[in-house]
Amino acid sequence: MTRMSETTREKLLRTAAVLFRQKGYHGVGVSEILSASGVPKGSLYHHFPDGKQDLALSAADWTKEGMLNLVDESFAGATSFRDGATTLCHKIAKYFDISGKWDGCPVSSILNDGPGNQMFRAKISEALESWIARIASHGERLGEPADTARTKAEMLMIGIQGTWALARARASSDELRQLPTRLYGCESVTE
Amino acid sequence: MTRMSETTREKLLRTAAVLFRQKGYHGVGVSEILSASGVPKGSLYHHFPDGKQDLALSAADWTKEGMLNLVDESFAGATSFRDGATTLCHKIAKYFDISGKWDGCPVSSILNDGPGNQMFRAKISEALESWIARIASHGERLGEPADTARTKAEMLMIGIQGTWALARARASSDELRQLPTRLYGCESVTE
DNA sequence: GCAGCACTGGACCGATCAGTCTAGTCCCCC
DNA sequence: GGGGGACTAGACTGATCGGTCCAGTGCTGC
Repeated sequence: MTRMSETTREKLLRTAAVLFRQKGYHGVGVSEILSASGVPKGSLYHHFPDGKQDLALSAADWTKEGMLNLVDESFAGATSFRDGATTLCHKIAKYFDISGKWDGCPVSSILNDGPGNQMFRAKISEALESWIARIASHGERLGEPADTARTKAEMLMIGIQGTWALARARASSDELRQLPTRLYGCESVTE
Repeated sequence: MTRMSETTREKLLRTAAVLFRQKGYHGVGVSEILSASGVPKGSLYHHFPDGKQDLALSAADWTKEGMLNLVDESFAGATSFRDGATTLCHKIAKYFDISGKWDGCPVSSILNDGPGNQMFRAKISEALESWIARIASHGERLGEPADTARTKAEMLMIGIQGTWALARARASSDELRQLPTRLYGCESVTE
């Protein structure tokens, strides 16, 4: 029961996250999410009583957590900030490739064009700040002073967001792979 | 006649550009654009026979040109690449402030969540590349070698796009004003 | 002053939207 | 084995969507 419901719920989250990334909040109809996930309407409103908004906010959370894991994985075996950042960029490039080279930033796409709703704005802010904070904490662990770590984390986030836009326009993940070089110069990858 | 029609047409473009930036392509209804601009439906389909898509693509063009002008203005009196880039960032910050601190990148917002349409993708790519090319040409004029100018232009564009995302999340244009310092260090503004 | 044209105004259309509601199914616990 | 809650299934609704259509308006050349 609980297991089954988890499956249905997660199927909805996964499907919704993918579709919202491709077309934005208003670009995806509830019926489209349902037919893509094979879940009937009643189930959606059972698991997400507030409907589409509820699902979108939950999908954003779900995606945010996934991204935090990606950050952790990238920095886990890193020997320097640059090393971790490079791995992260490559992982994101891969992520970009398998998602069809056109999807937007996972959380931004869901929320940027959502309802003028304050909750949506808060959520995207929360996601972005959590990523920055997580990256910064890895930076500190790798020996960077706190303020330097934070500055570097912000700059990396800016680079990723901006490069993602460029990568979309060019339908090429190479931009993301080149980001570490753009940011830190052309020395060897592991510094 | 022609004057009046220009006015109506431009009113539609302006209104559409603003609304699309706030809510994305699918987030804005045709009727909303009409009531906001005070233009009746018949006029829209007279000036933009292909309807919403037509209007959105035209609005994207219109916005792209405006942005190119902003680039030109910023670099017109610049004494160095950094100087021009700094002015540009400040102008964009101002632009960001007066538009309510939440609107997205003008062209991206219109097109990112548009129809899966190839035309939309081509348009956003065209806009981004035109900005990069224009910035690069100013860089060359200011003495940068061609490839350096291009690299710098791309990095500036990445920085602007990424910082814009951060600025939205924080509802603060300060991020944009600090971008030159992030990119080029903390020396004086005019280098 | 009227014929022709560019443009406006808005009623109207089918499709699709998000969301509601209730009947039914399934499984756990007693 | 049956009562009850979690969950599914999908018909249904009113609102709104983008788009069509045409009568009306006012200017322009004749």
